[in-house]
Amino acid sequence: MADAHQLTDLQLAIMRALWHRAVTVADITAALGPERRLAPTTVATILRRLEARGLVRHRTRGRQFVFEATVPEHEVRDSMVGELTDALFGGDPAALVSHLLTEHDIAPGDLARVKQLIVAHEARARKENDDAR
Amino acid sequence: MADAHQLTDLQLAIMRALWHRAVTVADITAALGPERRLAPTTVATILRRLEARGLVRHRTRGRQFVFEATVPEHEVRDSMVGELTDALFGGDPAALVSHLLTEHDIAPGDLARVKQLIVAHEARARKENDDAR
DNA sequence: GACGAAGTACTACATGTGTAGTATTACATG
DNA sequence: CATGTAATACTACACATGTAGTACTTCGTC
Repeated sequence: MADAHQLTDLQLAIMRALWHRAVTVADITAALGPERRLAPTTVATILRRLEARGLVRHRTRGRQFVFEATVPEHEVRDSMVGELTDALFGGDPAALVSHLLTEHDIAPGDLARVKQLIVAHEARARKENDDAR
Repeated sequence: MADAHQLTDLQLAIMRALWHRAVTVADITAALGPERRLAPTTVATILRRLEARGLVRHRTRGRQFVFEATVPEHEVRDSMVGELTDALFGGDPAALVSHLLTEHDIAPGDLARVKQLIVAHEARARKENDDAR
């Protein structure tokens, strides 16, 4: 589960567009925004390659292709974060968090949010535990 | 500061060897371990390319090259984590932590460690604050 | 001083990626 | 129905990467 989805920036941008329901080549090209002005054929090429990799699928509507992602966003995130954690922190997610805290100059507000997240997470875990017994 | 160091797996493995003080091509080839059995010329090629990118430097000792990293490990980590955070979480590190908590099935022990990290971090931040005033 | 071993330099090639031009097809409209 | 236009299919090319062979150099040893 969650095989190795290693996506580049551009590939991710296109997947993101798909996750946000941009479905035709024209839609996606537009969704990439004016900064990254790519020829529609370029976008089509990437889509074809993503489809070959199984991350995207399409069907036909009239003479247009309607694309859709075959993988949910959280799965891609999960696998990419996992790979980075493996590559840089020996697979230890806590080490990654530690890095974020010490190296990354997290804003105090973010710190508070993270703490809340942890508390909430603990509560949820405890609840599931209780439910289970 | 911390420009975009985007390293692949193999490049990282070699940098890691350098950070651990493997310095000659032979050292590094050995340090990569028996799983990843690469020809010394392969390792030398990667080193040359890394040097061209400015991540590695070498001087001569006798007829051997002595390599060393020009970038510290934490900087590479920082920039790679930063890029992933940008690419997947809109640059919000707290969102990355949140992902780790909810999606990644962090072990309870790790959770405790992370909490300790946060507490320690807060204490440190508070102290610096106090010192500053 | 010749020779082998160790080491580096140069070259090569397959694959993935970013990027897009050209060819082909088919729909809508005058 | 001719034709421009929009859409996809095919082809191309430069660059990075993983991988390594071959050629050249040099040092130690017989």
